[in-house]
Amino acid sequence: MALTISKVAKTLGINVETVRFYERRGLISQPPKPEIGYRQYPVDTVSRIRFIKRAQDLGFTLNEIDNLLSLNDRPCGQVLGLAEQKLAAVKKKMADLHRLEKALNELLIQCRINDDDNQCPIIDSLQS
Amino acid sequence: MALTISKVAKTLGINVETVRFYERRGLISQPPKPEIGYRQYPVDTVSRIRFIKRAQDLGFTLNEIDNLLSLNDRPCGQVLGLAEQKLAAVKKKMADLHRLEKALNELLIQCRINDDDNQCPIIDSLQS
DNA sequence: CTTGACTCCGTACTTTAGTACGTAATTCAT
DNA sequence: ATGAATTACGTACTAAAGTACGGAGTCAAG
Repeated sequence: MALTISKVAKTLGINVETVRFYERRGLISQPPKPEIGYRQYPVDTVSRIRFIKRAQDLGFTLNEIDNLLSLNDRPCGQVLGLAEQKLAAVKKKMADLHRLEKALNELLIQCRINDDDNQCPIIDSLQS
Repeated sequence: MALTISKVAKTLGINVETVRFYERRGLISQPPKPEIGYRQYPVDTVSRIRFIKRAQDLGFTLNEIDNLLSLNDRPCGQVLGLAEQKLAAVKKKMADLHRLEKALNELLIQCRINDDDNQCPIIDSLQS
């Protein structure tokens, strides 16, 4: 089964232009233009873009995602080193997020304890 | 006690240009230019920028920080709301990262076991 | 009293991640 | 088969968060 570009975009809730942008960036490949009619996008394209979007949410840049995707596109043999690097990056990101989570949690607790509506401990604590 | 702009910047480990950028953005106010000499920045400016930087680290955008700063005098509740939103987002990200980590780990294991031309199933790890 | 560092200010450039726009070709619905 | 919608493509614009640059003015040290 294949899709037109707007089907792809609509399925993902993104812009047609964004799909084309990802093509230009080399994140997804552009299907060949047929003699007659429009380009046909394989459903794979949708999962690939979904991956891109999720990875973005996780704080990866498009460059890093490019890198991640290349793990998927290459045969296993060529991939070990890269995958290890990425794993390290992921772990670092998790640690960062964990710290952030703790910080936010503490702020929230302080704020809920606070009875005084005039003074917000979140603001205060970020100040010091 | 007052500081020159470069003192402010140096204290915070940021660029003079960045201080000026924050002025232009309205995140901090520009002290009046004296008849003679350079502008004098109150130490308050340093705490304010420190707040901005901390909040950025917590994942707030400059726009959101603008918002936070304007809420400074007023109810704690709205600050709390924003922080709660951020925390929820962080938690979601952590879960995703966990999945990605697992995927990468599995990938490594498989790649070490067989170095034939198997495709690496990274994309699947972040679907749905 | 001059040299080097710092300030002021405006304008412009940079990167990342898209959006929008104009035009021509093509396809779909009636 | 004709008008609306889509596609294709290139170019240009946008927003966020700065960074760099150039030509003044100013200040402190030797």
